[in-house]
Amino acid sequence: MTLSGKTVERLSIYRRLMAMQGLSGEDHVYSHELAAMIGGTAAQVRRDLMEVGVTGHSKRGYRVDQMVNRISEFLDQPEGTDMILVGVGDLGRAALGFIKGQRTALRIVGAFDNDPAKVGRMVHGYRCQSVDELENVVNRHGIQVAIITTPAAGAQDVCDRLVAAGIRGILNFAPTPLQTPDGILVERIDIATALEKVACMAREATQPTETE
Amino acid sequence: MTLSGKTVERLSIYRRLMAMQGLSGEDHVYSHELAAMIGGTAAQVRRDLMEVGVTGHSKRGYRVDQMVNRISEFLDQPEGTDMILVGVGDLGRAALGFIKGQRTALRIVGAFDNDPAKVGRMVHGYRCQSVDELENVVNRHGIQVAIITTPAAGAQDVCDRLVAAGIRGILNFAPTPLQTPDGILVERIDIATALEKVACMAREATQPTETE
DNA sequence: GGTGCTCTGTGAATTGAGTCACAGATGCCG
DNA sequence: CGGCATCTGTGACTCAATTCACAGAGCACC
Repeated sequence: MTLSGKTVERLSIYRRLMAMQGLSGEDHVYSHELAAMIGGTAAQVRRDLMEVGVTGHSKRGYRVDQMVNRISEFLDQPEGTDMILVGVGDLGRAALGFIKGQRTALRIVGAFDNDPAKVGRMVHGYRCQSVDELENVVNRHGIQVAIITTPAAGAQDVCDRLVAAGIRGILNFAPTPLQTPDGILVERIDIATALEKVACMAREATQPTETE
Repeated sequence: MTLSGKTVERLSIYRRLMAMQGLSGEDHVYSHELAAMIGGTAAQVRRDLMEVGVTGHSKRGYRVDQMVNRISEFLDQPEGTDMILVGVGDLGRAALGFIKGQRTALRIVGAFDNDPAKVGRMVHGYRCQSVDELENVVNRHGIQVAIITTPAAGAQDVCDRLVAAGIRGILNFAPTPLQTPDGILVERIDIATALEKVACMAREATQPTETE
């Protein structure tokens, strides 16, 4: 059975929250507690957990450790996932930092940039390589997932090369949509759009003090 | 009439794409051309444009300049939107760079950090201030929108202060959900989740070579 | 050991986003 | 100037996601 993208997102959040919760000693949570944390409904939390087969207890809720483990079975590959990152700008550095920070099943096995000044430098513990090496590294390690943090201009080109080299999933931070053949999963994070969205919607949000 | 969040996102993308298109001399687009660019359907593009009252021509499609202007009327405030950013790490710098790069109606009027070593430094042309100044700046400029790029640990605290100071919209990059009272719009960009999502879904994505 | 409260698991109803499909419009070509 | 091809605008429909609402289960207290 395949989980929907939205469900995967929420599971990822549950897991992170519960990993923290576990540290603070709590060993059970109620669906409504989790719901309150993420700003959702209890029914949704229960349904998500049901989908991955996490089962709760009628009176105590869900066991935190069990939930974390079960979610991990669905989200992670047992051997971990190797990824590469292309574009070592501010955003690239931020993404590298993120991966390094969490002790997840994700590993960066290469960071690339086309700026000769950056090649060779260490960033968050990763050595920046020339984009010329892209295909080599992808092939050598059998990489399936890539992160694009280049400016808009270079993104499509990098994407094409990645796809040609056999990548199957791309996380695209460049502020432009990518053209890809079918079967390639592209997840997009568009900061420029997000900014405009908050700016736009915050304006209307509080306008009607009374909604009735 | 209020636009849905998803519609706003797409409009933002249409506008960006068309702004580039306009530079390259094209003065009309068809809905199916736009659709191909963003990987959507022509019907959806038409519906989005209809919602903001952009009207096309039966044989030539939509006028680029007119579309851009009309979308801008909906997305932008005529006088522009002032925003602040809290957390001048890699991500904060990236966001600042983004805003600076685009010539949008968005302005940063303050960048804050709690690290004394960063206070006073210039980042992408903005001077980093102490978080102690947060409330002052928000009140002085009547800021309504904020960007949180702090680590998870500090995010909720910053959020509470912002809300208390009168903020109405927040773009949250911290890898944790925020607790806010009703009427506050929170837009979330969760990089850790996005990473896990591609990693997870890319695995399944290409698995079935035949879908029938 | 029974009564009541509160939780989970889940079918059914609802909502909302997106797609289909076609009527109406317009230019073009012969 | 009529027929054709192609595009827009939009009501109707489809499908996925979410919420509702209730049956079933376990603890707790009397």
